[in-house]
Amino acid sequence: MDQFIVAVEVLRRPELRGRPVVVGGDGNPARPRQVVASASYEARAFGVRSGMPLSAAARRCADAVFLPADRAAYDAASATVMNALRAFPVDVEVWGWDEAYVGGDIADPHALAAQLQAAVLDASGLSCTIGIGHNKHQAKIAAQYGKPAGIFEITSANWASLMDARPVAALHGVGPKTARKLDALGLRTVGQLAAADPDALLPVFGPRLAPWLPQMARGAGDTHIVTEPWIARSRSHEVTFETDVADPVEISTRLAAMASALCMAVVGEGRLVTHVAVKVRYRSFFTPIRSMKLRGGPTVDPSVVADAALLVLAKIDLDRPIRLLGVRVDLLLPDR
DNA sequence: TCTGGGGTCCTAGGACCC
DNA sequence: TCTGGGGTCCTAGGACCC
Repeated sequence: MDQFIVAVEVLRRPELRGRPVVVGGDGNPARPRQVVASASYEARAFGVRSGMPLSAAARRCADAVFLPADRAAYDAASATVMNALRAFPVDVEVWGWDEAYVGGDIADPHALAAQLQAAVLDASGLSCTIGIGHNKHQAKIAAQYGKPAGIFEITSANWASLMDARPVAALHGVGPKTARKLDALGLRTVGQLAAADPDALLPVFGPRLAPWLPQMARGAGDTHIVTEPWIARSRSHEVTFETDVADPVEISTRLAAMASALCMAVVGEGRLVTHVAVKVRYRSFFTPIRSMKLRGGPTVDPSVVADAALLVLAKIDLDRPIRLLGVRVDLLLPDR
């Protein structure tokens, strides 16, 4: 989807079309500790980027319209889009709110792509870009070349000519840390990585990543489309306080409430909790996470989860104020 | 410009057992 | 009488993605 979150907002506020729009937090850039979730192309022209503090976005683009993030609206829009794709005789793998892989025995992928775009637009009012490839990795990268609203094909025939000169971070799964490690080995471009010896990468990246990296750089990738709905492995909830919290009693009280609420939510979806993890972030941004397996086995009892969270919290120093408090529950995978 | 929230997967090391 | 080898489970931490 093209600038999905902003596009959903503009759809219900047509007067904002063509204006710099920034969505994030509660939509008030005067309040600290909130970041940009999505920025319109007009806002991006001012240097506004997702992940940037709202205050920084406001400084760069004083005329921008700031809107609060509205998850429910994005959930609904996403469902509309995915259902439009599922109406076609293809396999659909949903990947987050605004991405999906479509696969199958497709005679004319360009014709199908145009039909998919039309169907998505008709159903949701939103525009999307479609990447075509021999595997999911190629298709995903192709979509970046096609933005916005385009159709772009990358196959093994044009992979190298498009990608070999690009930095390794262009590959899906290579982030800043991996890019820096590769740089230390003299590997900066996709083409260099494609030609690299996996054995040379082994000591740095381990037995899984080392062989995988050069393959990705050559445009290899998974072709299996997973149509079954994803079964979550965990659920979490975290809060960054507007001002730091120092009082251990307040921290404990809030944590217990968060933990039992999270438990009730997942139990409402028919799931059982197996582990509880607690996350804290200090002013220094040091962010310890502690966890434990529930001794009594998987549970649906919010008080068990809350008590466990407090037990885990006791493993963390509360001798200084914290800016963030979070809880995660791991879930029992239902045997199907 | 001081830095959100929700996820997944992999690896390493310690504890424990035979 | 100071010491092998294999395996599993658990927790912590890192990296990445949307």
